[in-house]
Parts: sequence; structure tokens; C-alpha cells
Amino acid sequence: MEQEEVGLALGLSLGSSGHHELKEQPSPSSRSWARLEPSLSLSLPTKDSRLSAPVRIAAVKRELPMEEDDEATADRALYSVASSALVAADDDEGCNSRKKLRLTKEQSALLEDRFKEHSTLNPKQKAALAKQLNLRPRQVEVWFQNRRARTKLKQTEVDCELLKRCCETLTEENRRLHRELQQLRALNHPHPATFFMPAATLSICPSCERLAGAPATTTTGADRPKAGGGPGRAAHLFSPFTHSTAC
DNA sequence: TCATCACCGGAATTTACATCA
DNA sequence: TGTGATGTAAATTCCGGTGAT
Repeated sequence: MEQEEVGLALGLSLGSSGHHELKEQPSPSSRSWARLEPSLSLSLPTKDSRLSAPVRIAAVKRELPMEEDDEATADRALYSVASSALVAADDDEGCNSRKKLRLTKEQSALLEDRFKEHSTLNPKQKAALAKQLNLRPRQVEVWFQNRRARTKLKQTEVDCELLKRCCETLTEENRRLHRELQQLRALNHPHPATFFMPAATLSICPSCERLAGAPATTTTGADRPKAGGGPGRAAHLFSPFTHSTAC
């Protein structure tokens, strides 16, 4: 991005004359900046300076020893400087705050469209999209980062809700199994007068590994979790006399 | 093989702004 | 109409992973 574009994008026309150490300013990428900074001995105009932001950025560009193919790093550095200039602009007005970009509906829509296609961008795509949107590549990059974060958060919420429902289902299944267990125990230790099935007939079905010994009327495949052989396994009750291979 | 560097993305956090009671 | 609480999203910072040299 040309320095003039940066200045125009920021809508800045600052008056300034002083200088400000670059490393004191926050940047979009502190690591990139930290790697740049040691090689720099330049100082930047501050809020007190009388240079316009584009001029200041141009000054930085002259002093930054960058390769032409290092546009991403350059962009971050320039953005950092531009941000600094913006802060300086506010300071000029006695308001030490950064301005916040609000994307237009058109910009948001296009970003969303691109995100639907690819949730990440390569440098060329980023630059092209930035140009198309009249934004800085760094802004596009940040938007995609935040968008991915929002997507992940949304998915986490969905997963959480699913787990919650699953937990409720399992809890209910657990209650039901406890009731059945009590019934089975009653069968296993019946009063002599009401005895009708010997304890020995309660067994595990060899084919499905489910407990046998009572009618298989309470548990169906529909009301059990499909996977994993959960609580439903032991609850599948059947009579060894009526059990078939359908089990 | 190891060290260093550059780059990128994720996570956490900060901050500006909009909305609403 | 002014104000504080709150939510949202842009921006920042830090950190770890990875590939190139």
C-alpha cells in the first residue's frame, strides 16, 4: 500500500513537528515490529509534530530496509505507524483514544462471502480483497481472525447444547435403569409364594451381551444412544426362551 | 542436527462504539 | 435528554507451531 493510501484511508491530515520513538507505539504485530525495530534508529513525528501522517509514513518507508516481497511485514509496520499517527491525531484534539473502524454493510457482506468460500486467506487473496474493499490488508486479516474466533465460539455453543441434551438423556436412562434394577432384584429374591423364575435364568445374552431374564419391553433402540454401548447395553432385557437372532 | 528467523494463526484481552433501560 | 450498563466487533498482544536457511 502506498503511503498516500494509508493516509487517505485514515482520513488524516495532521499537523506536527516533533518526533516519537517507534517502539513506544503498539503495533498490529509486536513480534514483527520487534524484529524490525532493532534495525531502526529512526524516530517518528509525534503528536507535537507538524508533519502529515502520509509524510510521516513516507519517512518511515524511506528508513525501513525492506525487500519488495516483504509486503506483509511492510504493511504491518506501516499500519503501526498509521495507527500511531491516528493516535497522535486524537491527541492533538486532547483525546488519547484510537478510532475504531466500522465496516459498511457492503464490506461486511463481501467479507462474509469470502469467508464462506475460505475461512483463511493467502497473502494474495488478502491483498486483493483489501484492495476491493478499500481496506488495509491487516484489517482484512484481523477481520478473518475474529470471524474464525466467532465461528469457533458458535460451534462450541452448539456442541455444549448437544452435550447438555445428551447428559439429560443419559440421566433419564440412568434413572430408568435403576428402576429396572430394583425390579430385577425383586425378581432375584422373590417371596416364595410369588416365585416364578429362577435366578439362574437371569443371564447375559451371548450375542448382544445384554442382560437376560425379563421381557424386552422397556428398552428399544430408539430410546438409547446409538453409539458406544452405553447404559442401554445392560438394560436390554429378554427372555432366554423367546430370544432370537434379531437381538 | 541444531539455532535462528520470519510468518501465521489461535487465544485472550483491550478498546471504541452502539443500543437500551 | 443525559447516563450508566451491556453487548458487539475491531484491534492489540502474547504465544506456539512451522518451514526455510
